[in-house]
Amino acid sequence: MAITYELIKTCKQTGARLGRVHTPHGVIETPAFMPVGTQATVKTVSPEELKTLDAHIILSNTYHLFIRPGHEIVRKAGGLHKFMNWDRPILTDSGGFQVFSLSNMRKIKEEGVEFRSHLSGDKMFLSPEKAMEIQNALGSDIMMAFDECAPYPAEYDYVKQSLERTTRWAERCLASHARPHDQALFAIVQGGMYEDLRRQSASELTSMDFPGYAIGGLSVGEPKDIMYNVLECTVPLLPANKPRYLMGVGSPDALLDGAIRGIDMFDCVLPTRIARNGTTMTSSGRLVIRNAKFAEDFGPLDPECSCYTCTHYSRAYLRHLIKADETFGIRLTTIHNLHFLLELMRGVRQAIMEDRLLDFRNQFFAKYGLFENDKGF
RNA sequence: GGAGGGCUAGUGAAGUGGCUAAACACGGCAGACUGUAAAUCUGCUCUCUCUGAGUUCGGUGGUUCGAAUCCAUCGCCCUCCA
Repeated sequence: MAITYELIKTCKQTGARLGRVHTPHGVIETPAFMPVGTQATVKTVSPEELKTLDAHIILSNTYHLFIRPGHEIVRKAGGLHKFMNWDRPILTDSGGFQVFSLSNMRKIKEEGVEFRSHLSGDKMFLSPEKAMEIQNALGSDIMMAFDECAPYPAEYDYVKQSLERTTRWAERCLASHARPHDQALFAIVQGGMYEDLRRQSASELTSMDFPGYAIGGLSVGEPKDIMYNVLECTVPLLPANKPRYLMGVGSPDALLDGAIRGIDMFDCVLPTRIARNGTTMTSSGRLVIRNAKFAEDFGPLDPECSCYTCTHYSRAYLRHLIKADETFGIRLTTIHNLHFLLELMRGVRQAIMEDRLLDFRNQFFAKYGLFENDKGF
């Protein structure tokens, strides 16, 4: 087995799990937030800075690295870790999300998915076998099975047919995976917002022996209570001795409420993307640093934050840099937002250790102030 | 002294009789963003008692049913010739 999950303890107040995922490139303390570095970089941040932020693991992407620079080049470079100079764990998504996000330029077939490259317009084909070949070449610690992330809303019949195909694809991924000894392949539970389909998907996939299980197809536009409902009916069906990964979730409130429902791993582009667009996460809620009201605010972005940005620069300066389109500005907001979520997860782990995650959550929400709307971010 | 060109909303710049409160770009103000086609996208950006009304296109006066658009005149700016 390439990875193992070690359960340290369960929070008496919430049932959340404190654990460790042991990988070939080191340990991931869970619950964990994983920054996204789609094109072999977490946009604007260096690996050294990610280590300073204490990111244990980052994501990268099969579809994007396949079309550029090509997985053979990464293989020749000695694998993705060497290529991008990151020696901690890497998780690669399979391209399944692009089946969703690039839905207007692809065609799903039983064999796989035909894409029109968003860069060149060239035809390209991604199948379970191809996704494994690419991820084997990349050498990620955790690779994801090729799936379809179904849209929301979606008809029951479509979701059922889609999840069943995802199951068949998962079998094919397992069968063609060339490096099970040093790369862990995670399956992805689908089933949309339909409880029975989620149960069906979980049951089919757990009957196969994957070293970890993800929950996909969430955070695609559905209300949060629906997402939590899906988690509550799905997570209990997943093996307790393996990590559980909620894909694409990363607003602060959802990280807390996800962990409380037994999730160990999360990833999301939200903190890095909104940082580039001038929005930050702070202990007292979201703060659009781009807004005019901060033009003469010479205090720190978040007075309670100990990150590099908050200890060295003012809101007025950050706003100026963002308004002036200076790269340094989006680096500083990105560093802050990543620090914010990684620090939040450290707090979550500590709270689980002390059996007070619910108190921690309620204190956080009281300050963050977004009980009333579903939106959060 | 002579000849020509120009002056349009915060800026640049279209528009040369009615479909023009006036394209477009930038700037400004806000919003969105959740396994990244995203340092992107969307909306608003003359004034007001704002699902309607009022006042605009250097100033003034005129022609016309109707003028940013035509005429006269004044002002300012630019280019060339002396």
